[in-house]
Amino acid sequence: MFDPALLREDPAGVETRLRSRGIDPSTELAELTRLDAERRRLIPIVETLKRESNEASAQVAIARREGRDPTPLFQANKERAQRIKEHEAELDAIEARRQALLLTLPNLPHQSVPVGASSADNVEVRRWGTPRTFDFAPKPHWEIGGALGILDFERAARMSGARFSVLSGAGARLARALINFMLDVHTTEHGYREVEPPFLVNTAALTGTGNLPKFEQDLFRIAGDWDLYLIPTAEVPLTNLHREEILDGRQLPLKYTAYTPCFRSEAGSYGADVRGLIRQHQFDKVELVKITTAEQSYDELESLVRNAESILERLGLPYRTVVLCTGDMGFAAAKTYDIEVWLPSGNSYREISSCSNTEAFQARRAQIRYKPAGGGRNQFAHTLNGSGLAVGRTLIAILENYQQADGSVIIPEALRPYMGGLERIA
RNA sequence: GGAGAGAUGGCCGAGCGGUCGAAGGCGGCGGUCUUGAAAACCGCAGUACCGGAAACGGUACCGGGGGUUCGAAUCCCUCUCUCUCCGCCA
Repeated sequence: MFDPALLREDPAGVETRLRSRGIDPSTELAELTRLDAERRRLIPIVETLKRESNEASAQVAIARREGRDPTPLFQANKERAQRIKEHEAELDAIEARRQALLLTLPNLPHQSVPVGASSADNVEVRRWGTPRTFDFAPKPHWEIGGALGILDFERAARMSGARFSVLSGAGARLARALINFMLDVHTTEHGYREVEPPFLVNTAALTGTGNLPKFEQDLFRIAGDWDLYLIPTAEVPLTNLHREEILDGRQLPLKYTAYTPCFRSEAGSYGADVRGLIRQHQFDKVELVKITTAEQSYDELESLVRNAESILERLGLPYRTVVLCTGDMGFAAAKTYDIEVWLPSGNSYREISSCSNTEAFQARRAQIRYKPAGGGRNQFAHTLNGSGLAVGRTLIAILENYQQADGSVIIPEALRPYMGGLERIA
């Protein structure tokens, strides 16, 4: 959630920034303002009563110690206790409603984010590599993989349904090679700590990252008497690694990377990307997460994007990087860069990584704070996340960009050590 | 799945229902001493919210929630988690 204090200090600014996302928050903001006033009216009332109650109880103790009969003091206290109870019930209801509202509002876009309504308004900031020109008609990856016998949707559908796939042989090896390659680069060259987190997480964790309460329909929930969901991304467990902790500011930034499978229901995207590996219910991803300070977080976002881009450069895959406009950003993000890889089959760039600074949005939900290195009040950390990269889509990009006229696929050199020296899938 | 034990401040660990936000120890910070350091000694030190420009004042927090009571870290109920033993299992 954004800082609720902002709503008191600059309500118009908050509304403008939320509106730039293409939503109308006016009723929510009006209610929040009303609840805030109510809350601050009630708190002093309750606290004064409690103070009186505490003082009165102390009088009982004194009376008893001095051998006097304390029973005359009881009645007034009893009545006061009743009033406290009533006011507290009212306050609790207000606080619960306020929290619920705050959890449903998206983050405030950063000033540097271009204002826009849709992906058409995203702004390209970089482009690397030159798309290859083919002297034959390049095929889509599902045809290439099918012909090579390394990618199978039919058998996956029989056991799991649509949007699942089976990789086998060199295809499975390629996925594993990509995972290992990415993890090795990020851990040994970019300074991330490798983590193997749980793949099932609870409601609190998903609320921390912003997936809940609003987007439950995107998640797979475990049946039975469990409060568990399959993770939609390693961002969830990695960001929650330090939930409810107060970190030492001198140790920031913390940088984590993890390979995990990711599970998404893809509800509402029935018509989109039905063919191939692009949009699956289960996919592999190597994720990058940073926990840092307000001062550093935008520099850390730039370096995180560069860390992800370097994977594509080492694999020789052309890409471009865009900054998402206000209307295209995810719920938790204050600023997002998407990295898009070139896919010959679609003759277009396609998202392969999304790197966001959520500022304190997730930290406030997950209670991740730090003691500033220079002293002073505890601060909410800034959390960042990015794909580094989506393994399935990287595999697609390799199949399509490195396909040969005879149907074989050349393995990029950087991956060959991870493929037992294999140079070509044929 | 069965049986039992526990959850207190950064950590360890006390705590008869009434000056307990909580003894003591360790760790941390500041100081005295020292050429410097260590040791010793003295002092400061939790989090959130409300009010306040601030100093500061107030309230809450002893795993979560509820109850008993004038008053709960202490009593009762419940949930969660951790540990031990048995069974099962990669």
